[in-house]
Amino acid sequence: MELIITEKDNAARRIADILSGGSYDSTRENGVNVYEWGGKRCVGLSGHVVGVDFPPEYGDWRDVEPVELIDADIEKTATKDDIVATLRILSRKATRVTIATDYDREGELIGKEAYDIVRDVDEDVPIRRVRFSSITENEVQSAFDDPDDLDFDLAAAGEARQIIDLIWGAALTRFLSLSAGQLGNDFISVGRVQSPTLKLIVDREREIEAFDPKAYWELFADLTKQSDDADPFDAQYFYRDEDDNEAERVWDEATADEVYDTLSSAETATVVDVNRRTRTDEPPTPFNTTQFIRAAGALGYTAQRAMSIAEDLYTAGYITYPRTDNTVYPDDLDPGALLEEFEGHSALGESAASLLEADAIEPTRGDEETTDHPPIHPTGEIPTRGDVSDDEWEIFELVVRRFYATVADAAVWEHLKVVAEVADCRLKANGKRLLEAGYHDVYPYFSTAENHVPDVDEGETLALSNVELEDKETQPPRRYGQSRLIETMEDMGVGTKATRHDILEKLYDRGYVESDPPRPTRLAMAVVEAAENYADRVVSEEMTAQLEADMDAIASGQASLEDVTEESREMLEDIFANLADSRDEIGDHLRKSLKDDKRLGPCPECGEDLLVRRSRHGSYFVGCDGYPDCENTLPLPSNGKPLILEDECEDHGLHEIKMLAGRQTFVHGCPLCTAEDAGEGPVLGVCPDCGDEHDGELAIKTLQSGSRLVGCTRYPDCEYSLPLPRRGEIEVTDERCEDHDLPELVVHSGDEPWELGCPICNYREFQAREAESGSDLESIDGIGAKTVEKLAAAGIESIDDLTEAEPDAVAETVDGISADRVRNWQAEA
DNA sequence: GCAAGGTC
Repeated sequence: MELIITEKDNAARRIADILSGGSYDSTRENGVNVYEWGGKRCVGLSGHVVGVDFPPEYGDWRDVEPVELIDADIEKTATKDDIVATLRILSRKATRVTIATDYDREGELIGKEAYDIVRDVDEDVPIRRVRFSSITENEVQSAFDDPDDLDFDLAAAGEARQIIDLIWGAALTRFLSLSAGQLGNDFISVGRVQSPTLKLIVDREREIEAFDPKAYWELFADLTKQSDDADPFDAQYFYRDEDDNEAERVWDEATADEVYDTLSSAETATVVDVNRRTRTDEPPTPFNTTQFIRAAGALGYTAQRAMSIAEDLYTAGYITYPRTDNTVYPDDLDPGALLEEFEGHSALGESAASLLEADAIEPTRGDEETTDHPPIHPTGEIPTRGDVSDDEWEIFELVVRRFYATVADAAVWEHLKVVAEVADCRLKANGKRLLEAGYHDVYPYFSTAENHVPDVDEGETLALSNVELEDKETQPPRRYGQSRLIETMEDMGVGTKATRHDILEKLYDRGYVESDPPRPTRLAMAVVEAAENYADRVVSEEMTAQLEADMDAIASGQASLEDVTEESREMLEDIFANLADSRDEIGDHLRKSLKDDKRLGPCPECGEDLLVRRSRHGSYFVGCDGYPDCENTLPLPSNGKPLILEDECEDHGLHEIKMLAGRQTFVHGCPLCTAEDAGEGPVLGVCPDCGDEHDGELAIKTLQSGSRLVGCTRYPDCEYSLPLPRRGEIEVTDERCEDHDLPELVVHSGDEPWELGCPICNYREFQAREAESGSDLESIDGIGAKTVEKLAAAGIESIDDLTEAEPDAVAETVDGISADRVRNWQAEA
């Protein structure tokens, strides 16, 4: 029997399909899919199935000096027991093994891990390696016709990375955590990729904090052609600076006033220059992971969410593999044929048909051409709207339309620049007009806003009006957004297409950044500072650059894994020699920063600091740093994680608090104000439950948690209650509901107030909608209509069912759902 | 309980 091993199950199935001509059988061994046909079996790994770690005796952080980790043994242990066990079983029966993992460095290492497992079972079975750039009939067939050997040097390069990352990461992480006494869940981490990324964020924050705004002035005016029905157009004052560049900002007020006087006392301006040119706006290149994340980011998706949706669309077969650096479509992709798949589709067909009318379809190409996966593009399989969530559809459409854009025509813009003069002052107007929409017709995600400037001639006199002088201030640089960070990481060469978004997530988890765009905490600033002072390498992109060079040397046989890791160990030894004396100093600074991140302001009872704290049960509250002398506490809402905002309450001098709870995120405000406000609001009317008997009345109530409801004034004797939205101010209007004799309510939140109406009618409608939409399961991230259907097969129809279900049993009964996924959902539920 | 890299 020939055993074929791929990097993932999906690849195994597709290769089996190609090599068997569609005649394979699929079985499950240990919960792992095995594809079988004519004397061959194909099995997919799940990426790395073994991992590196220190021996167990190094496990207790307090028992081991971090420096000892540098020379500790490193073991490889199975991280995917089921898959390793299956591989061992299959290897025993194999007469030949073919490794068909991804065609990149990490794929070679994963292949080597499989090789070691096979060799452990059978010393002699021939093991070969095949490499292909995309899983298509041609590529796969020719790869199997011409097999190669595993590249042990390339795999060793990957192993060197694993070892260096582990040693540096673990030793420095433990050192910082121990120095600050942060053990358990709140350890302080450091790593080759996360730390330079964090430094990027921290450096920007330092610029923002050090920023000294400067005043400047800008002048604007309207110009109008001198004919009856002409519309005015915008123009701006400019001058030539010392370098003879055009400048709009005037840096001293006297000059600005002078220009203003000149312009506002004139009634006309004379056109001195007209410049018209056309510019070609080339269509975008195919999606790699980073550009995909960026485009999804522009639609409001976080990097993590975008990747999670892409993953689901990939698994369902609608788009290609979402983790790729490649921006050049492979030769075997036939764009015309792919467009035809979309022809006739209600939402996507029209664009496809228009593109098919072109004489030749020539896709754009990006700069990066890699061997592992194609750029992200649709497969031609189209989900029906009901099968996917709105978000999934939006992302799917983005991927489809990006593909459309890459085979569409360029757009053409006309730029018209008009310069007009008043005395010695010049005004310019920049117009732009879209002459040919080109790819914008099929890819509506970029702005095509035009700016109208009419045709004018040199020497023409224009009416001048509405002169305005605006005083402004220079602004600090903006914080990096998530997609900008991921792009910058790519530019710096840190992280990979598959990990960059995870690294960002890690920075959030570790309490290093908060909010979106990510803002660094005091802790983050202290960690970066400590690293800069004692272990500069670990916060610099240099470490990765050097590692890449070393890995290339290992891969080409010019260096050995031992050379490279030994040199790295020595460098880390030097760092620890310097660190030893500063442990307390570093720890104090970290501890102080941790407290700064929790500080709200002065305690009204004793003047010490009020801090955000966490109870033993995991809930958050505000407590005094003077505890136990001062026992002052304030409650916080029970849902979400508190984020301390920069805004301070004017009455109490306390920072306001925002509760981060995904889509339910809301601003709680000053905890002292909200505590004082909590209680009963206006009475609305008679309680329908006990009003007749006991004169109970309904009132708007605010609970200690911050949530609101309409409840009976006789609580707890009467528990009648109706829900109210968490956000916004509630206005009680004079209109009354005829059915229930309660006032109509209006909620003021965001830009538009919305009418909630009678609270009883509102609640009934809500329940009716719930009943209609069926399952509440869809409120869980990662569960769409399709999954709901699948789960129903296992008897799970609600969140309650889900929380009570046994994950392993669910995985057994439902195809394509792992026990881990179920556990994740349960955790979220 | 540490990293980063695969993968779900």
